[in-house]
Amino acid sequence: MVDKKTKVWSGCPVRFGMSQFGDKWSFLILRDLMFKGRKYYYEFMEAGEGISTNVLASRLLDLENNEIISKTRDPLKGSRFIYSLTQKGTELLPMMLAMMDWAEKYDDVTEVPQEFITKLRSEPEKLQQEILENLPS
Amino acid sequence: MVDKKTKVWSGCPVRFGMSQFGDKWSFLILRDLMFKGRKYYYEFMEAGEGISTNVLASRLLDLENNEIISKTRDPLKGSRFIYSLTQKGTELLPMMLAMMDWAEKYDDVTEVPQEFITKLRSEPEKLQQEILENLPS
DNA sequence: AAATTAACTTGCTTTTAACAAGTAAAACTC
DNA sequence: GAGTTTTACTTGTTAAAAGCAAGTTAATTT
Repeated sequence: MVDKKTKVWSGCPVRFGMSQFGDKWSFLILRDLMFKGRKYYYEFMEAGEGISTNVLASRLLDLENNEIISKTRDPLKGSRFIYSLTQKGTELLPMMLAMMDWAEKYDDVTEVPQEFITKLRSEPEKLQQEILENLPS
Repeated sequence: MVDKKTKVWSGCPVRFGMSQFGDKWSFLILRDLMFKGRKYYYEFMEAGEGISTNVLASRLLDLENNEIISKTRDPLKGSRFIYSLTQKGTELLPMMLAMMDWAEKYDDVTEVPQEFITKLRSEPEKLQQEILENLPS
């Protein structure tokens, strides 16, 4: 769990965010869902970040319990599940984009394509719309 | 350290963000600096979140090493230090605001004042400017 | 029916966080 | 100016979480 222990964990929006997706792996899973087109367990595993399988399982379950992602059996192949963002999950996109904007500025080896970052800074609404339209629903 | 181990930790902006401030406590410290006017070690300790003193020390040092915050001796009282946001740190404000916007929507016990959230949604630029102007520099 | 794919779970080790106590430097207090 | 207080930590120990390796289960393909 991202945060299981703290007794009263309500009130502050930042605290709420942290309780819902506030760790490294959750952010990386969200990134995979939003920008990388990944949707299967094994794809998250193979993303190359080095997440442990038990931790991945735990994070996916947390995110699902928090209704940020949902899990459905793949109709084309019943041995696997499709993970996808809920509405609540897609609405984290602005936060992720703000973070990427910042990171691109301060990380000199960032791999964000220039056209992406240009669009992010000139027509953020449009970029966001395009990303949303390209998400599997 | 937020992330000390991963060998190659470059390229992706989300990964970069996580390596710089990617844990619960870092976010809460940033919140304190941005919105709560806290600047002393003991203020972070007393913020009521339950951070351990060794973890706080560690996070402050990480954030300082990452040049997101800076630390100076208080000229008025040399036994304490003033922690403040750098330019790099203040530029995380849009991300934090995006997160708060989201949280306010999904956390039904959020404590964000209505006027704050209204302004955030109607004149975000102006709100941001006001917050920046009120930060100690 | 046997082998493979996909998604986990379980058990163990290592790392990190939480908790409690102690130290050190500056600064007030008498 | 000596002793107490304030502030910011550090150190040591325990508890929790992450990382690692191997095993299990259900669906699917061969």
